[in-house]
Amino acid sequence: MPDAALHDEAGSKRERILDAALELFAERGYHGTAVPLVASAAGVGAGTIYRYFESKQGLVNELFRREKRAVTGHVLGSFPFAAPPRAQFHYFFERIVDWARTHPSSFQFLEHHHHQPYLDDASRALESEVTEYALNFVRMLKAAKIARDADDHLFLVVVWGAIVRLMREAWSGRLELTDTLLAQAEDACWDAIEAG
Amino acid sequence: MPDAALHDEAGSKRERILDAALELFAERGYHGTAVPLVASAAGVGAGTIYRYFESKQGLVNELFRREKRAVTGHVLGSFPFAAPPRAQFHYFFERIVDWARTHPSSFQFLEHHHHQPYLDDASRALESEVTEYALNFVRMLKAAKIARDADDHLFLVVVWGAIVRLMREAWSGRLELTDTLLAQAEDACWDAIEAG
DNA sequence: ATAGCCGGAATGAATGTTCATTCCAATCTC
DNA sequence: GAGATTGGAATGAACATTCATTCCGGCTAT
Repeated sequence: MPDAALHDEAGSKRERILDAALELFAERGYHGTAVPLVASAAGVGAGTIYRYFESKQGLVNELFRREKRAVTGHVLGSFPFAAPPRAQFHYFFERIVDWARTHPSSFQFLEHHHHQPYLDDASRALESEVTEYALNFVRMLKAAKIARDADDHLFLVVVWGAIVRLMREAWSGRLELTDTLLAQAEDACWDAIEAG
Repeated sequence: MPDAALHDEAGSKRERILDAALELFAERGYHGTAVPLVASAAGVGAGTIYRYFESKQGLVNELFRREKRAVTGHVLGSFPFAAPPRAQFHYFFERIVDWARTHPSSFQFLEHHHHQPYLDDASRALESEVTEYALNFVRMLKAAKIARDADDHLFLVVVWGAIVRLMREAWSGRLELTDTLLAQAEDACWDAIEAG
């Protein structure tokens, strides 16, 4: 009796639904994706989705949190908190870009659903929590007089805006992410941060 | 004989539909906005929309082009092509931010619908045309050795990404757009462009 | 001048479709 | 065989679009 396999299947059915939803929500958006479409992409019946998730909104929120935790883990999991600031920034940039390249749907999904009205309190709280990490990094840079004297949020806006746009252009084929280009992008972002 | 008034009314009805669609599409997205909702917001019957526009998709495309032309006119209408590069950049930044602040729905709508699959060839062509202006500016900066040596598109990615994000944060109340902050943002963007 | 007609613009109820969600007979699992 | 799980048909709400009808300003006939 494949007992382990059994539990795997049960677990994997839930995962399969989340995986299919990730692809579809990333590509077509929340309102543009029908639940039965998610079901058939996941290879399950439409009703099965409602055994694992309360509603379409519940599904998108659980997915949001799964993906947010995954990126965060990827970046912070082995973050070199003791390294020099520029090296820390390099690590951050590299890890984020690495995630976006290896998990494009996840990146696009998170970006697309950022602060949407159907996200619930738990999802919003998770978003704030992650932002707080970035703000602490900025505060450290400012305290060390490395970053220019500007609003804390400005740095996030500039760097995150650039990264997101970079990925979108790359993903749509309008830009090729060579190592050279990525190094240039990282430098440009750092120079936007650094004190004049 | 209120001949002029008659034509005004007819013209303004079409405009009212576009105006209502702009607000709703900007706020709720394309798939999240029902046509009858646009109709009632415009104060017309649902059927009337189909007198002026072929379909929901036709409406969103005509709106996209109207708004794209409007921003472009706002920025390029009196652009100081003869000014020094940094002054040109300042003008560009100021005008874009001014548009985003005075026409938030327009800015948000354009950003939200950027490269969406329901945009038609005419809308896409207009998008490319506008991008070409920006690329020419970048090429000039590079030829003059003012901009760092990097992919042309990188500059658009960084600057435009930052501006879009800035506006989104401001619009959602997470950031206040003071003159100081905007000046800091402009400087940060310029430093991301400028040769090291 | 005015009653009555005309044609295009406007309407919103009706239509057929698609959606999120529910339900239950069939199928698993132990 | 009891209990849980499943797929997918069924359901009702909401959607984009259509169309038979109404409305209204100007024109004609008298």
